[in-house]
Amino acid sequence: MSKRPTIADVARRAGVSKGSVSFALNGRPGLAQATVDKILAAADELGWRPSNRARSLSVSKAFALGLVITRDPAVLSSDPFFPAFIAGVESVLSTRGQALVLQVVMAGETEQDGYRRLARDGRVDGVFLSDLRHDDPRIDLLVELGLPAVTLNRPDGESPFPAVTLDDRPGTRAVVEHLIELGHTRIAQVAGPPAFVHATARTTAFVETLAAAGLEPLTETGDFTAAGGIEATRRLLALPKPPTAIFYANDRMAIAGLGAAQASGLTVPDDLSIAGFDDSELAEYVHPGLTTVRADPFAFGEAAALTLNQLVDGAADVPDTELPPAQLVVRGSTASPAV
Amino acid sequence: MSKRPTIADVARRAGVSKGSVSFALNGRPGLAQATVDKILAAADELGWRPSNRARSLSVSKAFALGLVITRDPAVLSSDPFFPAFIAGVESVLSTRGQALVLQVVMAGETEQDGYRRLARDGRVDGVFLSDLRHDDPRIDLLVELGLPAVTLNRPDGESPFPAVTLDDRPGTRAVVEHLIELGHTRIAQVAGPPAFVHATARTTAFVETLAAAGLEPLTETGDFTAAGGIEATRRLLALPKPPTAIFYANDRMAIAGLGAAQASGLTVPDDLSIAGFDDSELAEYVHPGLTTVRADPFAFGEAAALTLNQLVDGAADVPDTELPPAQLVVRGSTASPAV
DNA sequence: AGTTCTGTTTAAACCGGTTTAAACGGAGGA
DNA sequence: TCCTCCGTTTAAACCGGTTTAAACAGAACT
Repeated sequence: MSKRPTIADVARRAGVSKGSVSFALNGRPGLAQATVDKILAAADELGWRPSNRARSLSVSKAFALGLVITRDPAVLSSDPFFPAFIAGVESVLSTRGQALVLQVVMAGETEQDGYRRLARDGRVDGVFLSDLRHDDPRIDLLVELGLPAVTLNRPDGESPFPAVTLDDRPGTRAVVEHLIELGHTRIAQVAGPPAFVHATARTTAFVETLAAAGLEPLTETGDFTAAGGIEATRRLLALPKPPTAIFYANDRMAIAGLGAAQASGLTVPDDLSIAGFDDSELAEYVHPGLTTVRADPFAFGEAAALTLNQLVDGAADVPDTELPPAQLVVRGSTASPAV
Repeated sequence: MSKRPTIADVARRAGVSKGSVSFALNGRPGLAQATVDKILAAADELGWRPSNRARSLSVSKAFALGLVITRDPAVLSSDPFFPAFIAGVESVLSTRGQALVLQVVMAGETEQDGYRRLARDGRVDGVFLSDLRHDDPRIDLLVELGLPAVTLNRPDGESPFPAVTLDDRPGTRAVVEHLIELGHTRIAQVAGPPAFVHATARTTAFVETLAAAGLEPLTETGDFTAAGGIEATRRLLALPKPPTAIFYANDRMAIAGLGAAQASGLTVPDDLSIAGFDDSELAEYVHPGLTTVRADPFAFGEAAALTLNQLVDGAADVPDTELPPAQLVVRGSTASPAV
């Protein structure tokens, strides 16, 4: 339970000044090699590690990155994206001695309050901008706050921040083409809220792919939650000419929709084909297995952390990163329509 | 983009010394009321907020709490517990200006490495000990590291840390009694790994409740993942006399088990009743709706954060907290067995 | 008037690093 | 021999708070 050694202890042991120790450990030139070795040895023997409290104060950095998430289960709760994304982020941060600070915004607050708090408290050196919206007001806010950021997906307006993107369109196209090849002609989608960039990307790809095949799109909008998925599904199934296949903008809605279809007496995939997006854990294990699209949120997290760190480290022009597109995963929930 | 004001700015404006400002803002006695008012007014006008970098250094506190989670999707990914738990934690922290630091341990590391890193970096003032194991080695580790902690569930050995507990047994009993009342006599469980305290609590309650009714327990062990749930389910269904009802130690395994049962041609609940534990979002929306047990992870997070903060604040004897037990939620996946 | 309180206030040290400007010491040049 | 220059090292300031010990009033007491 002895106190941890400070830089002064190292200096004393090596017989040099505090400043020299600091130089040696930050690899700054101007010290004789012999001195550097001596200092490193002393530091090693004492098991010294710089206090990042002290470092934080003197260099005005937090050595941490921030992620704001909303309490609203609609966005957070069983979203398979976040845990894997966070793991990817951490895989980068832990090697750099950085921490990941979570900021949950509660009901009654706006997401912006979360970023404000993070900035005001000086907790982080940069933040991840997830679930990007069209004309996302958070971009201006972060500029105003002077907080570096990386956007997950590319904003439609001008943005001073680098973006890490994963094109949702190829995956969406692949699902829809898969359904078309199976012989479906009445194909519907349950879209995500159009405020989200990735939601409209999927919608657009859906519509365009159908159009290319000369088919009419049928769209209901959900909110990415299971409850919303059920609602949208019921509306579609209540149509005079219900669709024979439904593409959902995420797996949660798809799995809920699957349940709703079955509850209303339909057999999947015989009476109705169902496809999702995300390839969440349960997608493989529900019955029938859910045809879906698999992305790599872990790699997304890694790329985002690397990009944000370049920015935080003061790099001038940080390039955008484009991740490989999501892949179609075919399972039992899709089949040719009954004649 | 002007620099944020420091305590010296406030002192100058109020015409007092730095020390007085510090006293005033921490509500320490010894200052004349008029002076305090003057200082508070000056601070207010400047919009001053203490830098917690500086505070961190001078009082040797991080003003943050830590949560270690494993990268393994098996424990993390679609576990409905964590997101809500985290939200509960944050609801307490945000009012106190504290942050929540996440530490993800990667494949190839032990969970202990995560706690070591948090301690070494001085990132947090205390940690949450989740997914408590029997004879959990992390307790000794944290004692050694001198890091305050709160255990989620009560350890079986001696522990210097306060515990926040939620008794899983009443909920488990309720499910099992529900199945017994429906007329089931061959009731199986798919348990969680016996290393976990909460897994054995559920197992014990399951066995005891059956015993009280003069029934024989039937147990397969899963690992809380969907894949493990499938495996265990297949083993149970392959028995010469398969059960007519299965209780799963969590919803993920239950939903996967539901899929497996349906995939093997059984109708739920006619041929097999299924019950889970957690009441995750999808439980309500799969078909048939999953009978399960609902706890309140948000309240769990709140209680844990409050308890840990008492400890961090130096309270002598921090009492344990007992949360109200989980409630049975009956849905369509359970019914009387076919005769 | 001088002393002793008591209640306020302040100067200065401290937390543990980084960074700047100046000091130092030995080699090379005049 | 003295001066310069350069590579090396250090003392000290600084980051922005907290905390301790001492200074300072003014009132009360001899």
